[in-house]
Amino acid sequence: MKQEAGRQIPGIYELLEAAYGYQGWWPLLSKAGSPGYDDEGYLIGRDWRGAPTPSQRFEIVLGAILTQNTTWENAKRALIALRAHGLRGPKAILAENPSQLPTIIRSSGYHNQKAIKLRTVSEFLHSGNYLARRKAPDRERLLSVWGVGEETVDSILLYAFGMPFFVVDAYTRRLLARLGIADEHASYVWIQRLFENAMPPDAELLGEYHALIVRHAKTHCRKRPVCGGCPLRRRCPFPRDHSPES
DNA sequence: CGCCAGGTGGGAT
DNA sequence: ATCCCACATGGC
Repeated sequence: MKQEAGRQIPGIYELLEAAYGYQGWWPLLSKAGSPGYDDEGYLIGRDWRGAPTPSQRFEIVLGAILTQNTTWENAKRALIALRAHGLRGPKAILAENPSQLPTIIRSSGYHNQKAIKLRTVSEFLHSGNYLARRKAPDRERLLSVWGVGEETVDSILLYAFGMPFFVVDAYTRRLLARLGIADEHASYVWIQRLFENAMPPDAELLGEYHALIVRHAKTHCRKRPVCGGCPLRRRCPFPRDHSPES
């Protein structure tokens, strides 16, 4: 498509922010309940955020893997279990008995695969010392790590390293398709460019946008849509194209 | 019960 | 390039 497809992108951001308010991603278990964060670990205001510590970066990486095609609640249980076992860094993950790891993260689903993914990404981070150096890994290199796909790589670079990459997920696709902005199977990079070309290259802003889309997709733009009270209703052909489910 | 959730890699077409 | 499938738990 042409660049005109991105025309509505900034306006949609404004509407979502107005409707849902500041989301304060990425949620940090290690911050939950501390000043400036809510009980779930979401940042409450913009003023508390500094660069994540190495430990916080690692927690974000773990969460990004564990939440793949899985609810955050299930991923969070696995994070809590990892913390309870003292597995807070790449070295600890690599030192853990490989046959025990799947058991620890069982609640996240796909736990056998995800255990391997936690090891491969830990090996990568450890060998390049990426957590302590605040230097972000190269996107292509990180993408080549087994278990780290496009969404995960951008989640890590954006939320753990503050790089201005937009994260595209299933919610983003569904939203754009219903709004008539993009085809359901548009490529990842096509959608990513759409947002990155339409918005300033600001990590805080792009992170907030992705978080707002997740929030919106859970609230109104669900698989089974709840169009009443939708903040994007004025712009969305969906309610008119499909008769309301009885 | 069946469907869904903040994907990814591997193998076939 | 693109499609199809296995991978898995917990909530509703």
